[in-house]
Amino acid sequence: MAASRPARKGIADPTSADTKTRILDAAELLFMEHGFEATSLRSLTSAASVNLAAVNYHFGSKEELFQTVLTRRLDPMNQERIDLLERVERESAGKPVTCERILSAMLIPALRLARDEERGGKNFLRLVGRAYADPAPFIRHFLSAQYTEMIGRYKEAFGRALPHLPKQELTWRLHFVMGALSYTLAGTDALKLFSQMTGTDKERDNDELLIQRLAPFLVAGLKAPALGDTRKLELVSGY
Amino acid sequence: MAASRPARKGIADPTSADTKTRILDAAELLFMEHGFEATSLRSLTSAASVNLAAVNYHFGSKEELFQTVLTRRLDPMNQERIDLLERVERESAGKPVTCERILSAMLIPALRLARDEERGGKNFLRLVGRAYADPAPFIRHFLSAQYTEMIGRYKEAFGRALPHLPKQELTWRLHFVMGALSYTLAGTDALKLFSQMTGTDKERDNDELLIQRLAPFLVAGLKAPALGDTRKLELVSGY
DNA sequence: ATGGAATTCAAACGAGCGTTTGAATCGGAC
DNA sequence: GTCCGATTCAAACGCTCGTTTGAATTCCAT
Repeated sequence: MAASRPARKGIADPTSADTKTRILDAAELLFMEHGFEATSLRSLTSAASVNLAAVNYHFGSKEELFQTVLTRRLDPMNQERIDLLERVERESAGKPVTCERILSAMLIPALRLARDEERGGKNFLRLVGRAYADPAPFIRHFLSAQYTEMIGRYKEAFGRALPHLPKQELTWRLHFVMGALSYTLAGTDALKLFSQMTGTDKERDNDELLIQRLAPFLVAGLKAPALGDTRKLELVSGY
Repeated sequence: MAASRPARKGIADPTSADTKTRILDAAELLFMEHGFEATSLRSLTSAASVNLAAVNYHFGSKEELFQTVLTRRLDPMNQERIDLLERVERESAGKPVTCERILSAMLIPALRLARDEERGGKNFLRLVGRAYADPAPFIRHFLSAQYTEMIGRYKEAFGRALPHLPKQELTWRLHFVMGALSYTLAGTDALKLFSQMTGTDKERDNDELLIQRLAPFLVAGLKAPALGDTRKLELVSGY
């Protein structure tokens, strides 16, 4: 009986907000470190210094908590992406917007979020990157819903910037872009695969530098000749 | 006492091989569908029509089973990648090998595996793609070890094909390549984000076509001018 | 000060988990 | 046919999980 919607809609309620925020912050960190399944509500509430029942009281369930964790950051970020794209298009005054600018509008809000340590920062982006690959259906469906509008807008914008590219080809390429992006954001240990970075390199390679490296790679890929415009993939002889 | 290594090294032992194989096949499918944590040994052994204790008897633990599932397919595939690269380099007789050929040597064994439905096919590649993003340390460390040699060889080959590219830039770009690749292999529902494919398109877009689309994108990204060779990312004004 | 809702708390619930055990069964060598 | 190690099996162990409960407490408008 106590589970429905106890939160008042009035002015700010600092007491409950404190508990809810402590839970959200701890959840963000732990979900990032261990994933959704492997994070127990007991370790989570213990880390947040709240009672075990607080999660179900304030959020209803573990799944709803997870969705709230994602929404809290993703909603503003994706809105920022949409706003930035619209601003860029407005300022271009009818002229076609370049790929570089469109991609920048997409990456910059992510970069801004990554830098804002008070709002989760890199931890959160890693969480999103991993959530993308999570097999749980409710996570995939939720993320899909969160991103649909933003992706649609950018697809249209890129379509205008790359008019020669067939729509279906563009769909695939945006998929590849999101792949490289999520993987990069999610990765930490993954970089150790290539394990040739020195300690100082690791520290200096902050997120801005990362995006400065990622953007040229992605722009070049987006601008590549479409399949069919060039000869087929050069296959190794004998395959 | 019964857990150490009961498997005989003699000729094939069809009885135990049958049980082990049934477990491995069911595990491959279920780990792919639900992930490592969310797959219980009870549902797994039930799907394989073997006794619950069989997993611990034959593999020692759930973790060791998971590693065996990955090794069974990854070991030969990565070896094939290395062999193919060596063959391409041998046949070029000293001339520099092109990016396209190197990338092909990397993608073709994956494509070959994806087609071999009797050996797991697409299911398995999706499993690998997801395992890459799994937070469990033992999975990350295991995958890292599995890939280190193969990645190292390809990094050297790409370094020769792209001599102008600084080593560190190449490291990042290979990271992006692996990202787009894993994400693409892992994705299924992810494609629905862009949800503009018709049903017939979905069926016709088989894995070969997918790689034919992915390769030009990746080659163009790899060949892009290095950071510093060109002006910085065009930032949206006011950022 | 007091009443009533919002929140916190300790405790327990039932279920499912990976793993272990020891007996039953199997299968080929002698 | 007998024996012995390899395998299968049903059952249980100990533990952790997400969730629920009902009483205790806090908070604030009256």
